[in-house]
Amino acid sequence: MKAIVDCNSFYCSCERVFRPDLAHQPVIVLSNNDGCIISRSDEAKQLNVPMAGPYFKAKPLIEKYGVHTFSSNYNLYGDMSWRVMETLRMMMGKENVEVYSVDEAFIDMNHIPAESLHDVGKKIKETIELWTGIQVSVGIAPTKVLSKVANRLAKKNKKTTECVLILDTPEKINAALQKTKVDDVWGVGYKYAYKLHQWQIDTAYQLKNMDIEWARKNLGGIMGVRLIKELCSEIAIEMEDERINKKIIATTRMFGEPVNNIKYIKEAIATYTSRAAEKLRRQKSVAKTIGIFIVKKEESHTARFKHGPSISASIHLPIATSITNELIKPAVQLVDKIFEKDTFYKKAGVILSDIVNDDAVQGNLFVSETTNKNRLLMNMIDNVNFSMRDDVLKFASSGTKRNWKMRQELRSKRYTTRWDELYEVK
DNA sequence: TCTGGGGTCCTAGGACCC
DNA sequence: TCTGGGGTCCTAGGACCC
Repeated sequence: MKAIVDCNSFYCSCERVFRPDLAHQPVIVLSNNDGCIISRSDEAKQLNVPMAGPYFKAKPLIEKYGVHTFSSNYNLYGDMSWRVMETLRMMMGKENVEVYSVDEAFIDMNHIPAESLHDVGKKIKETIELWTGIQVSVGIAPTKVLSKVANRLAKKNKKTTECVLILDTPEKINAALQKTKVDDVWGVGYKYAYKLHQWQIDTAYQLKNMDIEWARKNLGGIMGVRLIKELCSEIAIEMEDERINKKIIATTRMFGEPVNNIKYIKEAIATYTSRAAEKLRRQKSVAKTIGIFIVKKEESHTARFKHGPSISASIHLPIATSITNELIKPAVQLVDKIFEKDTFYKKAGVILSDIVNDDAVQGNLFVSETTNKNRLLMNMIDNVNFSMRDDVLKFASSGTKRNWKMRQELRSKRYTTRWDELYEVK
């Protein structure tokens, strides 16, 4: 059996840990740039504040009901996430925990006897809540896809399930699948849901009973096959070893306002490159390819929001590197290649790929003195910036004023990573 | 003039996730 | 007026090779 442990309204819960006065109040958290709503407390859901909807559109509703609103504070969420995952690892054994996202982890439960599954699920929930202040839901079932179904129902029926639900018999599984729309199945997105409804397949139960070969043809090949198998309690998506290293590393941002000055675009690209290089060094890797993209500001207003066209360019570096200045130079040159005069841009990004381990780089007998100096410099910068969880030290090419920087007007304090923002007990 | 079949590698793009 | 950011995997198609 497999469990998925999923934090309830994670970002909102993090904010509430340090604002106990908001315990039963409607709370929402906004994306970067205060663009859309990315986390809602139950109370906010009940007020029909839309998920992933643009903030400005929901603003009247938010103001009317006095919904407490926060800009995203990733320093805080990252740190809280680490606490939750550490708790799980301590309780269930490191080797049984697969961190799946900032607020979710799969757990291999094969070593737990069937009759204890429920107690263990409950214990997990209670311990995390006690140690971190974060509420979680636990879904347990034979496969990952089914455990997600269980988790969703646990969360939806908090009163009856107390946030822990086990699907361990065919009867329970079928009943759960009948209550679940295909749209809500893990692995069915917007496009497939639309297709499925056209074929009159509306519930997860109906999907489960579809033919495997049909799925191969119509639901993205091997992905569709796995999905059906998992719904039929056959393991097709295994537990994964903790992924240590990312295969690509990206840093991308919207600008606070559209930008048509190439100088600012270059500053932004330099800044994102520094951040991406930092992530690269943290996992002790180097990259052989660097790409950038910029997105034009777009005029048309279709029913469904779409970004404007994105223009990209990339180059293979002669030698894989993680040294910031060696990456910034080509990145900024790429801007010259794709920037069009008199055009407004609203977003830019840097993508590092072809990532390999630091020690896999071919040793060069003639590594120059400067390379070594650069490494030491990088180390020093990383240490300072990491301890502050912010870029206190940066390269001049990143600009100092940063007119293009994103808006973040409603951010809470970085309670857990800054001394001067510690929580005060009066 | 006629012009095969099988393989690999790479890239772009689509689908999905949170 | 204002719509996030960071990932994964898979597939199709082109280039190239013998």
